[in-house]
Amino acid sequence: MIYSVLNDKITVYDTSQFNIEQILNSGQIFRYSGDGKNFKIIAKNTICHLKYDMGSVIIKSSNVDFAVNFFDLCKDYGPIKQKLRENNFLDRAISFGEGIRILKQDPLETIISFIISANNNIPRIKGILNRLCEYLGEDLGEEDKAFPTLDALASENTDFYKKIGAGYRAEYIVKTVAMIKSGFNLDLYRTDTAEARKELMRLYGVGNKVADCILLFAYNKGDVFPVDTWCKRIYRDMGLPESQSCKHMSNALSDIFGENSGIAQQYLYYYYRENKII
DNA sequence: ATCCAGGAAGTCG
DNA sequence: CGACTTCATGGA
Repeated sequence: MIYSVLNDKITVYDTSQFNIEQILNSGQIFRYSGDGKNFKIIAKNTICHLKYDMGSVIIKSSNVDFAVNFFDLCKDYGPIKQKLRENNFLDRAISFGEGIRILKQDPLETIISFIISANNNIPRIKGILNRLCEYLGEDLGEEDKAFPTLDALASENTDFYKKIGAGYRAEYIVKTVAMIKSGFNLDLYRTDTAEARKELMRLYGVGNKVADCILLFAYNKGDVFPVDTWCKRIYRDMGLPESQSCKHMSNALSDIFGENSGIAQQYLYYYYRENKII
């Protein structure tokens, strides 16, 4: 066990598998802030404060059970990293981002967030999501807003989503929210990856890459390798047979890394993006 | 000004 | 099936 709980406080002892900045900057989550010492994540309707203290990570939350699940604290990344290091290509990336963890985010929030992420950059994605929550999210105090509920999202039209800067994705959001509101089943935790991907891709604005991000960041499916513009460079540098298709590259990479594809992708994505390897 | 960003949908062949 | 085009927006 890498953590302990006392009242509203979680102490994570093993910082070699929990680095706050690395987790926040690995492109899986957009609603966070920090001044270098104290950090805050708002996930769904729960605020988590994070900081380092005496060589441990301290997490404070009004909902500790939520936080333990959200940060997936029962998972030990030690053996996973050890196995992935057998692949030479991953060695530097793992050393660089060894404290990355994959979060278990809310499906609705992840779906909307990654629809917005399509052909977009991270600062803009953050801005759009912050405006979305500012307008539609429940007030959590401390000037913080929750991610909007399904009903709140469904109460707005395309004009609203354009107004907050979603651009042409506004229509995708409206249609997808309507599908979910009319009964689309979001309980895909026990559905196998291929079937869950197929189901998610029925949603407007959800293609292969966005579906893989949802599978990985909300449903904790480890056997997917989302391929974006950065991962195309990773694929290129691994010396694999040339390909133009993101879908083909994703399949090839997940064949290589198997159940650990998702975390392998996170180490590599973070390494490439932080070091601006183009 | 042109290009790029955690791409997807629509159309065409 | 694959290739090609279009889709907002803001920073570099």
